[in-house]
Amino acid sequence: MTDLPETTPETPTPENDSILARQFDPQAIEPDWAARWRNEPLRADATSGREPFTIVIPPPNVTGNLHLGHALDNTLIDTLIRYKRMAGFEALYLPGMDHAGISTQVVVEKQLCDQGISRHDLGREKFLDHVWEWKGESGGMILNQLTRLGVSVDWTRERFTMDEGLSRAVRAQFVRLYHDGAAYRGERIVNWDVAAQTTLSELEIDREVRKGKMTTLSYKLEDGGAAASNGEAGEILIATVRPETIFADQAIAVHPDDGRFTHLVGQKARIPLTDRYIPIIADAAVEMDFGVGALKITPAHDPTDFEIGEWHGLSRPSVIDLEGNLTSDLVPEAFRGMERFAARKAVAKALTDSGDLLEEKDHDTAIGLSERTKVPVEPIISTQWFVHMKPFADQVLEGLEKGEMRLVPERYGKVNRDWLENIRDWNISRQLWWGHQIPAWYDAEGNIYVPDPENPELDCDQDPRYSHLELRRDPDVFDTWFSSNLWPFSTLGWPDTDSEDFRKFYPTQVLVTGYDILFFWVARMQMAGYGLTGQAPFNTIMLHGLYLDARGQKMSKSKGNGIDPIELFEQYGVDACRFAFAFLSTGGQDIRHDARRFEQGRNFANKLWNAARFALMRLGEAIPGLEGDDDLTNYVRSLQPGEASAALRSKDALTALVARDDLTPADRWIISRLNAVTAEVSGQLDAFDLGAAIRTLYAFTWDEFCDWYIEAAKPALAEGRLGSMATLKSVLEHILKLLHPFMPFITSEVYAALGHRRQLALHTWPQPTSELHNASDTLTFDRLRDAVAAARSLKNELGLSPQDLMPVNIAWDSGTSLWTGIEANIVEKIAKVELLPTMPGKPLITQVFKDGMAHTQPGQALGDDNISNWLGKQKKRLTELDRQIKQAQGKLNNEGFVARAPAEVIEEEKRRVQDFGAQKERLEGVLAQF
RNA sequence: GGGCGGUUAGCUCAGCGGUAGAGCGUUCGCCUUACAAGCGAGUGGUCGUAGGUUCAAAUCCUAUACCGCCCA
Repeated sequence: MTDLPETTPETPTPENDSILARQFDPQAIEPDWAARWRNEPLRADATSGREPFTIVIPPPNVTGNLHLGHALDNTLIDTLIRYKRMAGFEALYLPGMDHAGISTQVVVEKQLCDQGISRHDLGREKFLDHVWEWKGESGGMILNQLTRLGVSVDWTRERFTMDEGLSRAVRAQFVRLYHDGAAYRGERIVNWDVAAQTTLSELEIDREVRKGKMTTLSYKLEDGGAAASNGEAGEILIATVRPETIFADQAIAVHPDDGRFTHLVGQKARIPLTDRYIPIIADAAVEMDFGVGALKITPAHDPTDFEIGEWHGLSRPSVIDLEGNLTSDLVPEAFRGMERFAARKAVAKALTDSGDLLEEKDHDTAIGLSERTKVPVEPIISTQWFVHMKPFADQVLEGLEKGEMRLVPERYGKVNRDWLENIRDWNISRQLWWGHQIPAWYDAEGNIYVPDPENPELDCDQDPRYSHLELRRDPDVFDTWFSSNLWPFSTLGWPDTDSEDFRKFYPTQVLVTGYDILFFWVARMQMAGYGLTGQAPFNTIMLHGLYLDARGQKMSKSKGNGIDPIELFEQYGVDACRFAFAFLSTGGQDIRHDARRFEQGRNFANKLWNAARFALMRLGEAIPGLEGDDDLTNYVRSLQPGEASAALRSKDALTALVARDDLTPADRWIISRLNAVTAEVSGQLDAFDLGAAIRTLYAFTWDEFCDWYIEAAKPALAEGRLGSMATLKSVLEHILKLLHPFMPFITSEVYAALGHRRQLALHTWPQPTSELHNASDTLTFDRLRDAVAAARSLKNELGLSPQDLMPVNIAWDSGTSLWTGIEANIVEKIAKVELLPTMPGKPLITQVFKDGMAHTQPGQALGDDNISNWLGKQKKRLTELDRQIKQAQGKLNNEGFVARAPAEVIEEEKRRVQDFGAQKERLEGVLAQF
């Protein structure tokens, strides 16, 4: 056994310790920046003269954990906010949480249940103490998780829907709606959660299709002699999926145009198992081809039946109680007290025995399940608080019509409008304890008392005017959305419309959220915004898709297919995740999880890190610590003290740079390209197309800056050319700025490493300028790239190793002189070739390109295989050139094309024919030698 | 039943009137002192189908098939 000296290529050199690590380690930099943005938030100043740009966070549930939807949403928001802040706006990203009534109450109740305590044991007050205690301890963990994402929210403005201020807003809203006659108390069908003992909103219900039975029942006609309709003479058949509710039937409905039944309308039929007779009525809501064409109408147990019943003036007795049991005098004693599903079977059996049940077949039924308790929701009749929504919806529709709000993508505007046009009254009361208790009082006669709008804070039982009365407060609380609908302005101080924040930051500019809550949240904010503040709460509604699992299915706890964003942060780094979220979000499409996109982000972060590392190593001591945006200008000026040109006095470092005459074609090319990319990215961000913006930046940074510019700059940097050094530094800094909104951690860290003390987030967004655009420099460098690419292809096709120094002669087609100096250096360095003025001997191995040819000689190392491989490739190229020429020439031969296509398109096709023709000719000349 | 989205390279997706793209995969060659999480060179698609509009269609229109979502 021999002791070999350990060779560890990864061992950091001394300089690596002092500069940047060889491989980007997100964990090494993220905690510091995240803590900084948390502890010294990027505050918005309500007193500044800057134009405001406000986005309120879609408030996460206080009970919740960060899931990918939040991560996506907040990444998009933060990107917009950071961009606008750098672009000179007074950017406010307002954070906060939602009290999430039922979810939170269920969570705390469950904890107490584990200790054997029910909330009723504690009583309302003590129970709420528990909830607040829990909220203080572990509630809101989600905001800490959000901090890791690096969001630049203004933490000094954090809000919670149960805060004093926001509670005041909720109360003000209700008092106002009540006195305006919009909020009313009424008997309606509501969705009842028999387990949680509360009503639910549509949002709190999961729809699911379950196997059920479609039952056909025979109702005997009072006038037994009537002609047959859909059954035997003397009966009418009805179809139902809920036979246990027949005892609450008030009518049988048929379609008015259904010829089978016209002679029966107005007659009566007997409910089986009872001696009650109910009328047969006609209503267009009945679907003629559903079941057997006739339906029983049970107004107390079905929303549609309720509406039909109201139309026809039916009464609405209920046979199912709040526990979900059959209880009513209408129910035959045998079934009283029975649980609803047990009763369904028992009633069906009794009906079978009595001969009234004619058929039972499988039927898929859509049922509602309580999102929280998973129990089938029971539609029940109940007295609740409602808000009449139509007038508010109309205001929103008018606002949309006038273009006061726009949706991105636009197609959601139609969905938005359709929903508003079919708006229903909103049940705002919930039989919960956790939430804003309804400020309504009742006297012994049931009269309603609501605080005076002039003094909404005064409870009615404290109001001297009512001191002679015994008032009892409504025990219910408001639906959670009855507070989150105020979010864009309650968080800014409403109802105090004179507050500094409200005046400066309201209305907000953009709302960013998933399209799945367009109805429930966005539309309600729209209505509240117009109804209470008289204006649109936001100008733009940017809707993104849902984050799906890798198989394209929605993530859910029950499926267990959720992906924890925190794990992704740890695995790839937050910048990489943010990169992926932006990259994946296009046009409001749903996003299917793809780990490869996160790897791409991680690799990109590493690429950027190493480019910065390279820059630091090369610039090193040459460029002293610089501070601020103008320092490069100062630096350049110091190099040429005599040259105080207008350009040098410019505020912009790049403009100053291009005024110098010692830049290489590569320097000029990258500055010109950077300028174009700056304009492109700004435009994409302004259009809310974050996916396009990050794609642009990715391609530019990797393909152009790293793969071409840095490689091409190496010879100049090695010579110590100051212009190239300054270009490298300046372009890198601009890239950092452009990438900052997407990848705030790495860009901030690198920017600091470049010697800036003020954090990058506070620097100015780059502005494109025509002075930086330079077509001829671009052309020069494009030629250079073509030559390099040709030489590289040659080496590959000839099977040469990259290290082999291949002699090459570049012969230009016309007009381009042989390169010397820095241009030659660049080609030699990055293509690893030796440029020769001529290439003697024949035959020449050649690669043809746009403006010229790269020639080399088959050396001894080359075998016939290599030559024939190269030859094969050239023949393929010839075919391809032929195809291209044919295509372009085909267009030009088309009279219609020449007559109608725009001139520049025709020019382009002509140019193509010429270019490809010239290349083809040269290539044929080469091949003729073989 | 009504509405919306999708169908583009093996996979996941961009592109949405004027030369078919990316990442990953795959083939070949490289540890070239910024980066092997990398570099260079390749391979791979008649853009679901059928009509139409247009000088020109992956892109616009009309049908249609399949997949998915929302509303009732």
